[in-house]
Amino acid sequence: MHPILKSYFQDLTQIDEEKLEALSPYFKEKTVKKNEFLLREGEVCRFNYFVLSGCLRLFSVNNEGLENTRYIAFEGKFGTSFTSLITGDPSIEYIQSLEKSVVLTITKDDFFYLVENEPAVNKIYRNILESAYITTQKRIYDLQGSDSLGRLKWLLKQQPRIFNRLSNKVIASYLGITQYTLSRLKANL
Amino acid sequence: MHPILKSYFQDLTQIDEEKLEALSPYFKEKTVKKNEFLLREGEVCRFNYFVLSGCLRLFSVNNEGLENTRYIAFEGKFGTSFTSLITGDPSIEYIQSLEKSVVLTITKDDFFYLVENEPAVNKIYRNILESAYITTQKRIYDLQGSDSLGRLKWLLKQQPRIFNRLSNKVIASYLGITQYTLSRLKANL
DNA sequence: GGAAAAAGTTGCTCTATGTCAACGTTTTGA
DNA sequence: TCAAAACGTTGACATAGAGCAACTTTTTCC
Repeated sequence: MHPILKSYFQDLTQIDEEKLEALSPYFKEKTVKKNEFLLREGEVCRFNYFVLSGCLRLFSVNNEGLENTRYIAFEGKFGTSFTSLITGDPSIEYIQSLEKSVVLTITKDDFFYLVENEPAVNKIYRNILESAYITTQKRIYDLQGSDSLGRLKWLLKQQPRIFNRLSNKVIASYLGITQYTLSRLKANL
Repeated sequence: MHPILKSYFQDLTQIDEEKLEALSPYFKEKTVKKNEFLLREGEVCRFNYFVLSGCLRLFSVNNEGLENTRYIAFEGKFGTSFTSLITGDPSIEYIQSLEKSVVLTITKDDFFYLVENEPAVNKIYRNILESAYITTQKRIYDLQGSDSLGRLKWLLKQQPRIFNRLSNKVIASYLGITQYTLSRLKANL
Protein backbone atom coordinates (compact mmCIF):
# COMPACT_ATOMS: atom_id res chain seq x y z
CA MET A 1 0.00 0.00 0.00
CA HIS A 2 1.19 3.48 -0.79
CA PRO A 3 2.85 4.97 2.33
CA ILE A 4 0.68 8.12 2.36
CA LEU A 5 -2.52 6.09 2.37
CA LYS A 6 -0.99 3.70 4.90
CA SER A 7 -0.27 6.57 7.30
CA TYR A 8 -3.78 7.85 6.77
CA PHE A 9 -5.22 4.49 7.87
CA GLN A 10 -2.80 4.08 10.75
CA ASP A 11 -3.53 7.54 12.11
CA LEU A 12 -7.24 6.80 12.32
CA THR A 13 -7.49 3.07 12.98
CA GLN A 14 -5.66 0.13 14.60
CA ILE A 15 -5.66 -1.94 11.42
CA ASP A 16 -2.87 -4.52 11.19
CA GLU A 17 -0.34 -4.74 8.37
CA GLU A 18 -1.89 -7.79 6.84
CA LYS A 19 -5.33 -6.32 6.45
CA LEU A 20 -3.83 -3.12 5.18
CA GLU A 21 -2.07 -4.98 2.39
CA ALA A 22 -5.31 -6.77 1.59
CA LEU A 23 -6.92 -3.39 0.95
CA SER A 24 -4.17 -2.25 -1.36
CA PRO A 25 -5.49 -3.89 -4.58
CA TYR A 26 -8.70 -1.88 -4.39
CA PHE A 27 -6.77 1.33 -5.04
CA LYS A 28 -5.41 2.13 -8.50
CA GLU A 29 -2.91 4.90 -9.07
CA LYS A 30 -3.81 7.51 -11.66
CA THR A 31 -1.94 10.56 -12.90
CA VAL A 32 -4.02 13.61 -13.71
CA LYS A 33 -2.97 16.62 -15.77
CA LYS A 34 -3.37 20.13 -14.49
CA ASN A 35 -6.92 21.40 -15.03
CA GLU A 36 -8.15 17.96 -16.05
CA PHE A 37 -11.68 17.02 -14.98
CA LEU A 38 -12.35 13.83 -13.02
CA LEU A 39 -16.10 14.50 -12.92
CA ARG A 40 -18.41 16.92 -14.66
CA GLU A 41 -21.81 18.25 -13.67
CA GLY A 42 -24.53 15.83 -14.74
CA GLU A 43 -22.33 12.74 -14.58
CA VAL A 44 -22.82 10.13 -11.89
CA CYS A 45 -19.74 9.93 -9.70
CA ARG A 46 -18.22 6.44 -9.76
CA PHE A 47 -14.98 6.84 -7.80
CA ASN A 48 -13.54 8.04 -4.57
CA TYR A 49 -10.13 9.68 -4.88
CA PHE A 50 -7.24 9.82 -2.43
CA VAL A 51 -4.75 12.54 -3.33
CA LEU A 52 -1.09 11.52 -3.23
CA SER A 53 0.23 14.75 -4.72
CA GLY A 54 -1.31 17.87 -6.23
CA CYS A 55 -4.87 18.85 -5.40
CA LEU A 56 -8.46 18.46 -6.50
CA ARG A 57 -11.12 21.14 -6.48
CA LEU A 58 -14.86 20.54 -6.01
CA PHE A 59 -16.97 23.31 -7.48
CA SER A 60 -20.28 24.09 -9.13
CA VAL A 61 -21.31 26.58 -11.79
CA ASN A 62 -24.49 28.57 -11.17
CA ASN A 63 -27.08 29.87 -13.64
CA GLU A 64 -25.04 32.98 -14.43
CA GLY A 65 -21.95 30.90 -15.14
CA LEU A 66 -20.20 31.82 -11.89
CA GLU A 67 -18.08 29.18 -10.15
CA ASN A 68 -18.42 28.32 -6.46
CA THR A 69 -15.64 26.27 -4.94
CA ARG A 70 -16.74 24.11 -2.00
CA TYR A 71 -13.65 22.10 -1.15
CA ILE A 72 -10.01 21.64 -2.04
CA ALA A 73 -8.52 18.19 -1.42
CA PHE A 74 -4.77 18.49 -0.97
CA GLU A 75 -2.33 15.55 -0.74
CA GLY A 76 -3.23 13.06 1.98
CA LYS A 77 -6.97 13.65 1.74
CA PHE A 78 -9.89 11.87 0.15
CA GLY A 79 -11.95 13.99 -2.19
CA THR A 80 -15.00 13.18 -4.24
CA SER A 81 -18.60 14.22 -4.72
CA PHE A 82 -19.99 12.10 -1.91
CA THR A 83 -23.47 13.38 -2.61
CA SER A 84 -23.47 11.79 -6.03
CA LEU A 85 -21.56 8.76 -4.75
CA ILE A 86 -24.12 8.16 -1.99
CA THR A 87 -27.31 8.95 -3.86
CA GLY A 88 -26.32 7.70 -7.30
CA ASP A 89 -27.80 10.92 -8.69
CA PRO A 90 -26.00 12.98 -11.33
CA SER A 91 -23.50 15.32 -9.71
CA ILE A 92 -24.24 19.01 -9.36
CA GLU A 93 -20.53 19.68 -9.00
CA TYR A 94 -17.31 19.23 -10.93
CA ILE A 95 -14.07 17.64 -9.75
CA GLN A 96 -11.03 19.21 -11.30
CA SER A 97 -7.32 18.83 -10.73
CA LEU A 98 -5.74 22.22 -10.10
CA GLU A 99 -2.17 20.94 -10.38
CA LYS A 100 -0.53 17.95 -12.02
CA SER A 101 -1.73 15.37 -9.50
CA VAL A 102 -1.37 11.72 -8.62
CA VAL A 103 -4.39 10.10 -7.03
CA LEU A 104 -5.45 6.67 -5.87
CA THR A 105 -8.88 5.73 -7.20
CA ILE A 106 -11.29 3.26 -5.70
CA THR A 107 -14.62 2.45 -7.30
CA LYS A 108 -17.84 3.36 -5.58
CA ASP A 109 -18.89 -0.29 -5.27
CA ASP A 110 -15.57 -1.36 -3.80
CA PHE A 111 -15.55 1.57 -1.43
CA PHE A 112 -19.01 0.93 -0.02
CA TYR A 113 -18.34 -2.81 0.08
CA LEU A 114 -15.35 -2.10 2.30
CA VAL A 115 -17.31 0.40 4.40
CA GLU A 116 -19.78 -2.39 5.19
CA ASN A 117 -17.31 -5.22 5.64
CA GLU A 118 -14.00 -3.82 6.79
CA PRO A 119 -14.19 -2.02 10.15
CA ALA A 120 -11.11 0.11 9.40
CA VAL A 121 -12.72 1.48 6.23
CA ASN A 122 -15.98 2.01 8.10
CA LYS A 123 -14.04 4.09 10.58
CA ILE A 124 -12.22 6.00 7.85
CA TYR A 125 -15.48 6.80 6.14
CA ARG A 126 -17.02 7.93 9.40
CA ASN A 127 -14.04 10.16 9.96
CA ILE A 128 -14.34 11.65 6.47
CA LEU A 129 -18.02 12.42 7.05
CA GLU A 130 -17.39 13.82 10.52
CA SER A 131 -14.62 16.07 9.26
CA ALA A 132 -16.83 17.25 6.43
CA TYR A 133 -19.62 17.95 8.92
CA ILE A 134 -17.33 20.03 11.14
CA THR A 135 -15.81 21.92 8.24
CA THR A 136 -19.11 22.72 6.58
CA GLN A 137 -20.80 23.77 9.82
CA LYS A 138 -18.03 26.32 10.32
CA ARG A 139 -18.21 27.28 6.67
CA ILE A 140 -21.94 27.96 6.73
CA TYR A 141 -21.64 30.19 9.78
CA ASP A 142 -18.62 31.82 8.22
CA LEU A 143 -20.31 32.51 4.89
CA GLN A 144 -23.33 34.03 6.56
CA GLY A 145 -21.69 35.56 9.59
CA SER A 146 -18.93 37.80 8.27
CA ASP A 147 -18.24 40.19 5.44
CA SER A 148 -15.72 39.51 2.67
CA LEU A 149 -12.79 40.91 4.57
CA GLY A 150 -13.62 38.81 7.61
CA ARG A 151 -13.84 35.69 5.49
CA LEU A 152 -10.54 36.47 3.77
CA LYS A 153 -8.74 36.94 7.07
CA TRP A 154 -10.27 33.76 8.41
CA LEU A 155 -9.07 31.79 5.41
CA LEU A 156 -5.59 33.34 5.55
CA LYS A 157 -5.33 32.18 9.14
CA GLN A 158 -6.92 28.74 8.77
CA GLN A 159 -5.59 27.63 5.40
CA PRO A 160 -2.56 29.69 4.42
CA ARG A 161 -1.39 27.09 1.90
CA ILE A 162 -4.44 27.91 -0.18
CA PHE A 163 -2.90 31.29 -0.89
CA ASN A 164 0.45 29.83 -1.90
CA ARG A 165 -0.95 27.29 -4.28
CA LEU A 166 -4.23 28.49 -5.74
CA SER A 167 -5.07 31.28 -8.15
CA ASN A 168 -6.96 34.33 -6.95
CA LYS A 169 -9.83 33.31 -9.15
CA VAL A 170 -10.20 30.01 -7.32
CA ILE A 171 -9.73 31.62 -3.91
CA ALA A 172 -12.42 34.18 -4.73
CA SER A 173 -14.82 31.43 -5.78
CA TYR A 174 -14.05 29.66 -2.50
CA LEU A 175 -14.81 32.79 -0.49
CA GLY A 176 -17.98 33.47 -2.42
CA ILE A 177 -16.80 36.82 -3.81
CA THR A 178 -15.63 38.04 -7.20
CA GLN A 179 -11.99 38.14 -8.17
CA TYR A 180 -12.29 41.93 -8.34
CA THR A 181 -13.37 42.22 -4.73
CA LEU A 182 -10.64 39.83 -3.65
CA SER A 183 -8.05 41.85 -5.52
CA ARG A 184 -9.20 45.04 -3.80
CA LEU A 185 -9.32 43.42 -0.36
CA LYS A 186 -5.80 42.10 -0.72
CA ALA A 187 -4.56 45.55 -1.73
CA ASN A 188 -5.91 46.94 1.57
CA LEU A 189 -4.88 44.19 3.98
CA MET B 1 -38.99 1.80 22.32
CA HIS B 2 -40.96 4.82 21.22
CA PRO B 3 -42.71 4.02 17.93
CA ILE B 4 -41.29 7.06 16.09
CA LEU B 5 -37.72 6.10 16.94
CA LYS B 6 -38.52 2.48 16.16
CA SER B 7 -39.70 3.39 12.66
CA TYR B 8 -36.60 5.48 12.20
CA PHE B 9 -34.40 2.46 12.95
CA GLN B 10 -36.48 0.07 10.91
CA ASP B 11 -36.45 2.35 7.87
CA LEU B 12 -32.66 2.44 7.84
CA THR B 13 -31.55 -0.93 9.24
CA GLN B 14 -32.56 -4.58 9.54
CA ILE B 15 -32.34 -4.61 13.32
CA ASP B 16 -34.52 -7.24 15.07
CA GLU B 17 -37.12 -6.45 17.73
CA GLU B 18 -35.03 -7.82 20.55
CA LYS B 19 -32.01 -5.64 19.87
CA LEU B 20 -34.28 -2.68 19.35
CA GLU B 21 -35.74 -3.10 22.80
CA ALA B 22 -32.24 -3.45 24.23
CA LEU B 23 -31.45 0.02 22.87
CA SER B 24 -34.53 1.58 24.40
CA PRO B 25 -33.10 2.23 27.91
CA TYR B 26 -30.39 4.47 26.47
CA PHE B 27 -33.00 7.04 25.46
CA LYS B 28 -34.74 9.21 28.06
CA GLU B 29 -37.82 11.24 27.25
CA LYS B 30 -37.69 14.94 28.02
CA THR B 31 -40.25 17.71 27.57
CA VAL B 32 -38.95 21.09 26.52
CA LYS B 33 -40.76 24.41 26.74
CA LYS B 34 -41.06 26.71 23.78
CA ASN B 35 -37.92 28.82 23.34
CA GLU B 36 -36.03 26.79 25.93
CA PHE B 37 -32.32 26.23 25.29
CA LEU B 38 -30.84 22.73 25.28
CA LEU B 39 -27.32 24.03 24.61
CA ARG B 40 -25.71 27.45 24.66
CA GLU B 41 -22.63 28.75 22.92
CA GLY B 42 -19.53 27.94 24.93
CA GLU B 43 -20.99 24.82 26.55
CA VAL B 44 -19.76 21.37 25.61
CA CYS B 45 -22.57 19.37 24.05
CA ARG B 46 -23.29 16.21 26.04
CA PHE B 47 -26.41 14.81 24.37
CA ASN B 48 -27.86 13.77 21.10
CA TYR B 49 -31.57 14.52 20.71
CA PHE B 50 -34.24 12.71 18.74
CA VAL B 51 -37.32 14.88 18.24
CA LEU B 52 -40.66 13.19 18.93
CA SER B 53 -42.75 16.34 18.57
CA GLY B 54 -42.04 20.04 18.09
CA CYS B 55 -38.74 21.18 16.65
CA LEU B 56 -35.21 22.24 17.56
CA ARG B 57 -33.20 24.99 15.97
CA LEU B 58 -29.41 25.08 15.65
CA PHE B 59 -28.05 28.58 15.30
CA SER B 60 -25.12 30.82 16.09
CA VAL B 61 -24.82 34.49 16.96
CA ASN B 62 -22.12 36.50 15.20
CA ASN B 63 -20.03 39.43 16.44
CA GLU B 64 -22.74 41.95 15.60
CA GLY B 65 -25.35 39.95 17.48
CA LEU B 66 -27.06 38.61 14.35
CA GLU B 67 -28.42 35.07 14.40
CA ASN B 68 -27.68 32.48 11.72
CA THR B 69 -29.84 29.39 11.68
CA ARG B 70 -28.11 26.32 10.27
CA TYR B 71 -30.61 23.53 10.78
CA ILE B 72 -34.12 22.84 12.01
CA ALA B 73 -34.78 19.34 13.39
CA PHE B 74 -38.47 18.52 13.09
CA GLU B 75 -40.17 15.47 14.60
CA GLY B 76 -38.58 12.17 13.56
CA LYS B 77 -35.08 13.60 13.22
CA PHE B 78 -31.95 13.63 15.30
CA GLY B 79 -30.56 17.04 16.03
CA THR B 80 -27.53 18.13 18.02
CA SER B 81 -24.30 20.03 17.64
CA PHE B 82 -22.30 17.11 16.29
CA THR B 83 -19.24 19.29 15.98
CA SER B 84 -19.10 19.79 19.74
CA LEU B 85 -20.23 16.21 20.36
CA ILE B 86 -17.42 14.82 18.17
CA THR B 87 -14.61 17.15 19.14
CA GLY B 88 -15.54 17.73 22.77
CA ASP B 89 -14.87 21.43 22.17
CA PRO B 90 -17.25 24.11 23.43
CA SER B 91 -20.09 24.64 21.00
CA ILE B 92 -20.16 27.65 18.71
CA GLU B 93 -23.90 27.18 18.29
CA TYR B 94 -27.07 27.13 20.35
CA ILE B 95 -29.79 24.50 20.39
CA GLN B 96 -33.21 25.94 21.08
CA SER B 97 -36.69 24.51 21.03
CA LEU B 98 -38.93 26.61 18.81
CA GLU B 99 -42.15 24.93 19.93
CA LYS B 100 -43.18 22.98 23.00
CA SER B 101 -41.30 19.80 22.18
CA VAL B 102 -40.78 16.27 23.36
CA VAL B 103 -37.37 14.75 22.68
CA LEU B 104 -35.51 11.56 23.44
CA THR B 105 -32.05 12.25 24.83
CA ILE B 106 -29.07 9.95 24.71
CA THR B 107 -25.75 10.86 26.29
CA LYS B 108 -22.72 11.40 24.14
CA ASP B 109 -20.87 8.47 25.73
CA ASP B 110 -23.78 6.08 25.27
CA PHE B 111 -24.28 7.24 21.72
CA PHE B 112 -20.69 6.72 20.63
CA TYR B 113 -20.51 3.46 22.56
CA LEU B 114 -23.45 2.21 20.50
CA VAL B 115 -21.95 3.58 17.28
CA GLU B 116 -18.88 1.42 17.93
CA ASN B 117 -20.65 -1.67 19.21
CA GLU B 118 -24.10 -1.86 17.70
CA PRO B 119 -24.09 -2.12 13.89
CA ALA B 120 -27.59 -0.66 13.61
CA VAL B 121 -26.54 2.49 15.46
CA ASN B 122 -23.36 2.66 13.40
CA LYS B 123 -25.55 2.62 10.31
CA ILE B 124 -27.91 5.23 11.74
CA TYR B 125 -25.01 7.51 12.54
CA ARG B 126 -23.57 7.05 9.09
CA ASN B 127 -26.92 7.94 7.62
CA ILE B 128 -27.18 11.08 9.78
CA LEU B 129 -23.72 12.19 8.65
CA GLU B 130 -24.42 11.37 5.01
CA SER B 131 -27.69 13.29 5.07
CA ALA B 132 -25.97 16.23 6.70
CA TYR B 133 -23.27 16.09 4.03
CA ILE B 134 -25.80 16.13 1.22
CA THR B 135 -27.87 18.89 2.79
CA THR B 136 -24.94 21.14 3.56
CA GLN B 137 -23.34 20.66 0.15
CA LYS B 138 -26.55 21.90 -1.43
CA ARG B 139 -26.82 24.66 1.15
CA ILE B 140 -23.33 25.99 0.50
CA TYR B 141 -23.92 26.13 -3.24
CA ASP B 142 -27.31 27.65 -2.59
CA LEU B 143 -26.03 30.34 -0.24
CA GLN B 144 -23.31 31.37 -2.66
CA GLY B 145 -25.07 30.69 -5.90
CA SER B 146 -28.30 32.65 -5.79
CA ASP B 147 -29.66 35.95 -4.57
CA SER B 148 -32.14 36.31 -1.70
CA LEU B 149 -35.19 35.81 -3.86
CA GLY B 150 -33.72 32.69 -5.40
CA ARG B 151 -32.97 31.26 -1.98
CA LEU B 152 -36.45 32.09 -0.72
CA LYS B 153 -38.09 30.35 -3.67
CA TRP B 154 -35.83 27.36 -3.23
CA LEU B 155 -36.76 27.05 0.43
CA LEU B 156 -40.47 27.48 -0.29
CA LYS B 157 -40.22 24.60 -2.70
CA GLN B 158 -37.94 22.31 -0.69
CA GLN B 159 -39.23 22.88 2.83
CA PRO B 160 -42.71 24.41 2.77
CA ARG B 161 -43.44 23.35 6.35
CA ILE B 162 -40.79 25.78 7.51
CA PHE B 163 -43.08 28.58 6.40
CA ASN B 164 -46.07 27.18 8.24
CA ARG B 165 -44.31 26.66 11.52
CA LEU B 166 -41.47 29.12 11.94
CA SER B 167 -41.42 32.87 12.44
CA ASN B 168 -40.16 35.14 9.71
CA LYS B 169 -37.29 36.11 11.92
CA VAL B 170 -36.10 32.52 12.08
CA ILE B 171 -36.68 31.95 8.37
CA ALA B 172 -34.68 35.08 7.57
CA SER B 173 -31.81 33.90 9.75
CA TYR B 174 -31.97 30.55 7.95
CA LEU B 175 -31.78 32.24 4.56
CA GLY B 176 -28.96 34.52 5.65
CA ILE B 177 -30.92 37.75 5.13
CA THR B 178 -32.54 40.28 7.44
CA GLN B 179 -36.18 40.09 8.44
CA TYR B 180 -36.72 43.36 6.54
CA THR B 181 -35.50 41.91 3.29
CA LEU B 182 -37.57 38.77 3.81
CA SER B 183 -40.66 40.84 4.49
CA ARG B 184 -40.14 42.81 1.28
CA LEU B 185 -39.44 39.71 -0.79
CA LYS B 186 -42.61 38.01 0.43
CA ALA B 187 -44.63 41.10 -0.45
CA ASN B 188 -43.41 40.80 -4.07
CA LEU B 189 -43.67 37.03 -4.56
C1' DG C 1 -58.81 39.84 29.08
C1' DG C 2 -55.72 43.30 28.62
C1' DA C 3 -51.11 45.44 29.06
C1' DA C 4 -46.59 44.76 27.53
C1' DA C 5 -43.49 42.63 24.57
C1' DA C 6 -42.34 40.67 20.38
C1' DA C 7 -42.87 40.24 15.54
C1' DG C 8 -43.91 42.07 11.09
C1' DT C 9 -44.17 45.91 7.56
C1' DT C 10 -42.55 49.72 5.02
C1' DG C 11 -40.19 54.22 3.68
C1' DC C 12 -35.67 56.37 3.41
C1' DT C 13 -30.90 56.18 3.17
C1' DC C 14 -26.36 54.10 2.92
C1' DT C 15 -22.74 50.87 1.83
C1' DA C 16 -20.41 46.75 0.38
C1' DT C 17 -19.83 44.38 -3.39
C1' DG C 18 -20.98 43.25 -8.16
C1' DT C 19 -20.36 44.59 -13.20
C1' DC C 20 -17.82 46.10 -16.99
C1' DA C 21 -13.98 47.88 -19.36
C1' DA C 22 -9.14 48.94 -19.90
C1' DC C 23 -4.74 47.67 -19.30
C1' DG C 24 -0.43 45.38 -17.45
C1' DT C 25 1.60 40.80 -16.13
C1' DT C 26 2.15 35.95 -16.05
C1' DT C 27 1.51 31.47 -17.89
C1' DT C 28 0.89 28.27 -21.52
C1' DG C 29 1.86 25.48 -25.27
C1' DA C 30 3.10 25.06 -30.35
C1' DT D 1 10.92 31.32 -27.57
C1' DC D 2 7.26 33.91 -28.66
C1' DA D 3 2.36 34.75 -29.56
C1' DA D 4 -1.93 33.98 -27.53
C1' DA D 5 -4.56 33.23 -23.70
C1' DA D 6 -5.41 33.52 -19.01
C1' DC D 7 -4.94 36.06 -14.93
C1' DG D 8 -4.66 40.15 -11.95
C1' DT D 9 -5.46 45.11 -10.96
C1' DT D 10 -7.94 49.23 -10.89
C1' DG D 11 -11.35 52.97 -12.03
C1' DA D 12 -16.23 54.30 -12.80
C1' DC D 13 -20.68 53.07 -12.06
C1' DA D 14 -24.85 50.22 -10.63
C1' DT D 15 -27.54 47.74 -7.27
C1' DA D 16 -29.04 44.32 -3.80
C1' DG D 17 -29.65 44.26 0.54
C1' DA D 18 -28.52 46.28 5.26
C1' DG D 19 -29.65 49.72 8.92
C1' DC D 20 -32.78 52.52 11.21
C1' DA D 21 -37.08 54.46 12.55
C1' DA D 22 -42.02 54.66 12.78
C1' DC D 23 -45.89 52.26 12.78
C1' DT D 24 -49.28 48.15 12.87
C1' DT D 25 -50.32 43.47 14.14
C1' DT D 26 -49.72 39.40 16.76
C1' DT D 27 -48.32 36.91 20.74
C1' DT D 28 -47.29 36.32 25.50
C1' DC D 29 -48.36 35.74 30.11
C1' DC D 30 -50.03 37.93 34.64
